[in-house]
Amino acid sequence: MTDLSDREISWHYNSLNKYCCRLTKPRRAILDILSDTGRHLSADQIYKEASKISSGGGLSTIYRNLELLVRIGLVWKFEAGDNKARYEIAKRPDESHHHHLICKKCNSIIDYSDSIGNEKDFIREREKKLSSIYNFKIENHSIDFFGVCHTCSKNK
Amino acid sequence: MTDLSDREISWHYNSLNKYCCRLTKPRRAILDILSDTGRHLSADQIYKEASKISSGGGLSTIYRNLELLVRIGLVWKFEAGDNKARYEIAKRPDESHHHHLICKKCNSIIDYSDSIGNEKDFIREREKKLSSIYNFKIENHSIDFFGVCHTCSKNK
DNA sequence: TTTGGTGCAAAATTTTTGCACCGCG
DNA sequence: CGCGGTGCAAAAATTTTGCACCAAA
Repeated sequence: MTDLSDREISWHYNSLNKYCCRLTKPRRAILDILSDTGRHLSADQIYKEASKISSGGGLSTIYRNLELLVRIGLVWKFEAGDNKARYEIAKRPDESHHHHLICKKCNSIIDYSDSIGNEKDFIREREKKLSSIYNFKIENHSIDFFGVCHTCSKNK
Repeated sequence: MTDLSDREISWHYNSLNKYCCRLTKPRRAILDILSDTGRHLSADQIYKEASKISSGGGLSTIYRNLELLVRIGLVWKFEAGDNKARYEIAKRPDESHHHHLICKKCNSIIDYSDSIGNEKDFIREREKKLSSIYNFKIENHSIDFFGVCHTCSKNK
């Protein structure tokens, strides 16, 4: 079910450790849940999932830990346009891909790999250029295409 | 003060008309405010600006009309990562550029024109490819780079 | 007069905060 | 013991909704 190898899992766990943060049950639950789905969940969805597992923590704990994990770089936060933040597990920096197709009708989110075409190279070159023009230290990016998904365009 | 020509202004006004929506005072206020700043404002900021002008409308009117204007395509909504939606005036489709540098420290947003390099071509080609692969009707897109702006990286 | 639009207040949703308590180091 | 971490409940912030009223076609 997991689409992250054990190597990735331990990378996340170890990173937490590196920042002198304990790998507590709620934190492990969040990382595991996000790793397992590989998708983008809202805080509430994570909370519900975590509640199934014993000791998943309260909602505020989820929020606090998500904030921590995002700050450390283990989880990526983004907003899909419905005023509700989504969280996804971070990949190693050089494998990161925060590129989405977001359906305006049903709010579903498709991840597409940035390995399609030469997107990665394009982004890298673009980051270099923008950094120097605007004197801006770029840490990460997000590319979202909005529209209507296949299913929704049929059912109308 | 305005960075949209009269031609642009009338385009927005006429579009409203085309959809059988009245150009009421609050709507005009929103369009004017967004056109004048040319920047990204939150609903609350628009409300405060509108309140200075007589008859800018209540906050709920602002929200309702923003939703309308976004749906019609005259205003572009996006979320900058602080759980607060921002709105910017739409340009004509072929001139649209929803590309931002967002500072994680001070939440400031820099617009950069997609005319830098061959970004426009790249996006167009990418949209075509993604559409066919995922059977997804793409309507618009957003490219955001997150990091630390010049000012914030000095004041630390 | 009919329908679209507004404004206020109340409600809903998402996220944050205060505080007492728990447990690892 | 001290401090990081948790959980509950209360609060804050943003956005949505209900409803009475207004005004243009």
